[in-house]
Amino acid sequence: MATTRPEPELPTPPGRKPRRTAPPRQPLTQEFIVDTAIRVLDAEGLEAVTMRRVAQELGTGPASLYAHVSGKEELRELMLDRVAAEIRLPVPDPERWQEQLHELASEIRRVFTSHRDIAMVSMGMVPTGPHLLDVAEAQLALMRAGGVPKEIAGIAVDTLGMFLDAGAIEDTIHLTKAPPGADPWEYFQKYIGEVRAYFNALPPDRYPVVSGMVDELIAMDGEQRFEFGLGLLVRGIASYVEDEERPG
Amino acid sequence: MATTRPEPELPTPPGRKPRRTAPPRQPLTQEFIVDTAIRVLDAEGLEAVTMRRVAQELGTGPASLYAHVSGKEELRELMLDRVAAEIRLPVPDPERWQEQLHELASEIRRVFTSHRDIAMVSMGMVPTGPHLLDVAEAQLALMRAGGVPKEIAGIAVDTLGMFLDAGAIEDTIHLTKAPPGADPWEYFQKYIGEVRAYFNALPPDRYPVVSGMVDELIAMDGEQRFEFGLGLLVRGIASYVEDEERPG
DNA sequence: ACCTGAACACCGTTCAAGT
DNA sequence: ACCTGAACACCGTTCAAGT
Repeated sequence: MATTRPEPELPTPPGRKPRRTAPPRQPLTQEFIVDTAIRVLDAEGLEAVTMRRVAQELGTGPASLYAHVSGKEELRELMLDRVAAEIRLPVPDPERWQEQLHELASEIRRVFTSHRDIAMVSMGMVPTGPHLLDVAEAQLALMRAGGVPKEIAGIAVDTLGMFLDAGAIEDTIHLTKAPPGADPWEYFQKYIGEVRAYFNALPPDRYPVVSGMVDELIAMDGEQRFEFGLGLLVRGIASYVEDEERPG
Repeated sequence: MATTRPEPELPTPPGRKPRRTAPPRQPLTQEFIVDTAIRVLDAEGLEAVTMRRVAQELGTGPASLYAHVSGKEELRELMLDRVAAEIRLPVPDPERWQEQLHELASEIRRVFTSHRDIAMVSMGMVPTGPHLLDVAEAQLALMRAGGVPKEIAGIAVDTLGMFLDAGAIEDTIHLTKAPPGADPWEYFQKYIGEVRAYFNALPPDRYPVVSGMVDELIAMDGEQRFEFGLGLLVRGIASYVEDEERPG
């Protein structure tokens, strides 16, 4: 954007002490720190997002981050809120509130699972960030538009959140456990194979029911399981609609 | 049990080198290591259960544990399975399968929450330990006795597990976050108060629905939320019962 | 005000050496 | 076979010192 000519790369002039390491290109800022942390998250998972690692990625030491972020916990919550900003929110249409709630849940799941195990941060946390609150607002708006009573909607948004977090974690945990070099999908297939072999080798006299339905238990299509549970929850929530409160 | 007389505590004989530190009273064993780990878990939460901490509690160094346990991950799974052994399992009564499934879920929740945040270990893990398998077997036996098709029961046991894990984590996370000295309940009350104040201070133009139902959102009785979600799931599962398959 | 090096008090795991 | 000390390669956070 600036109109100054680009600086050519010159050798260090004689007698000039070179700086120890390359200085950070951008001045350190909370936004830039969160950007970097999310880059590490996407590449290597939540466990790799350490203060030291993020600092290193920024070409500085871990102590420098504490001027912009109170600690690791806050950094994680800022990351989650930034991810939540990616979630596309619906304009409520009272006629289709169940469909819209289902779609919104699928969208949340899509965004969460696209950022590895970020859902771990959400688990058991009260949503306080602006974008997380936008998402809660949208869910509640849909339910209220559909005539779900306040007391039910208040609990339901929590139950739905638990289900979404748990599902996203379950779907990405195998990524986390795969050794850093290996192809994640190949590793996953190998793991599933081992699980099937283990279940098939179980003593049928102690585990008769499990032994008789190994295939059904191993049918681990995360998408399918998600749709099943989500359907249960949305229909269940809908059963609490009080007709007098419903518009139209 | 042995009939030998108890050894009296004598002073170290002259010229005898005393052992560096008191030797472990029991010889190191996997069971004893897991016992100790669970003691640390109950006292201070899962995060405090480190190899070094458990070793220290046993009066030895961290390296000594690796003869009995392959690493931290295995220790955690052994802890979970030991906890699962505390869960009381029902004898299936096909007439009451829904009630029994509901009761079993409550029992699982009770045992999990009584061991701090142990549910974190269960999240996203395939149950392979003998007692965890007993619990899965019991859940599946109830559903099958009630006429739930195999494919549905296979997914439902997973959904139910996710819900139970997430709920147990949510209920114990505030314990984990309380500073080690403070009274956990007092800390929890203070935290809830802060959350209420925060929600009440939210701009109503951006969050109109949330702002209009702060009380309903803060009604954080974990037990109530659990019963709500569990009811939804159990009734939802029951809706898949095929009458032809049902006994009686 | 912002950044830094160094230090503190921790981690999980490995490995050669001992008994 | 089991146990150990020491080492390796990490953590999060603090703090006095620099600019």
